[in-house]
Amino acid sequence: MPELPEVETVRRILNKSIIGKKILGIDIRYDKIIQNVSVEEFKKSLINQTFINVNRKGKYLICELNDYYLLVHLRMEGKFFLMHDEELSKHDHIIFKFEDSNLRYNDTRKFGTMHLFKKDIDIYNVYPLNKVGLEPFDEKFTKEYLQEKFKNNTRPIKTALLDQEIVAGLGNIYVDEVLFMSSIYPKTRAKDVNIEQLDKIVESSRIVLNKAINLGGTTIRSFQSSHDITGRFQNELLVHTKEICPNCNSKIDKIKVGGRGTYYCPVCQK
DNA sequence: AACAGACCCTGAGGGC
DNA sequence: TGCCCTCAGGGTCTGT
Repeated sequence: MPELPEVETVRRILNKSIIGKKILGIDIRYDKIIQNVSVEEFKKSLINQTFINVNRKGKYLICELNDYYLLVHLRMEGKFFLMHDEELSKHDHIIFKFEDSNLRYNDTRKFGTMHLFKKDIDIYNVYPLNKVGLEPFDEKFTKEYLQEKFKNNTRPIKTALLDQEIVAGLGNIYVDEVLFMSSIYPKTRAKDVNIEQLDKIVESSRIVLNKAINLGGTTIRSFQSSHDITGRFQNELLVHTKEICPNCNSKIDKIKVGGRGTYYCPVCQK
């Protein structure tokens, strides 16, 4: 499940492998991935466009081409593979054909999305990127920022931290890790989290995400001409999917918060 | 306005 | 062996 570190890993790999490649043809085998334009317009626009750069905001990949931006959200299981003549998988939904290879968007659960925009608009000011809040690495992401956002927020802190309009890039796994490192009970109302704890959230978010990026994400099969890249961060998880607390050896509890499976230590996280 | 729940979709895993 | 059921999950949409 791609979160910010996984998306960043995919971004870096894409930047090494598809820059300068020109799209000569596109096959679309599942239409619903394409969001804001018709399938015909999507194809017509992107043919003969060359990939110039791949950027990222939160969990969105921003592919820059000559005249367009292509936004990709991988959601749960979206992946890219750079391939040659290999047989297509039933989960390859969109194929960008280059002269000597092809880039396949593969997505088992079909939750991923693509948006296409002409370059003459400010994509950061239109949907969906205008709904993406600060990343934990942003210098404006501070305890004061969270205090302002949470002051009237009665939702559980876990749910509030998963809100991409407030914090961009944290998903279910990393929020559990952040709350564990900050010693905060996931169901605490966001407005009741004190300023010292908010400071810990800011600090922990940066530590967890940086570490995960450096290890190539959690477990992502994403890329590179049929080779899988397996992130190593899953070996570093402290609480998510764990049974015993690494701090106090208590049994880790699994509960539901806002409909999401949530792991926490009932002794360390009050 | 703010929040809860349904929904999208498939494969994995449990029960029988 | 195989069928049926339930569940997971990010983000959006709908309903309260």
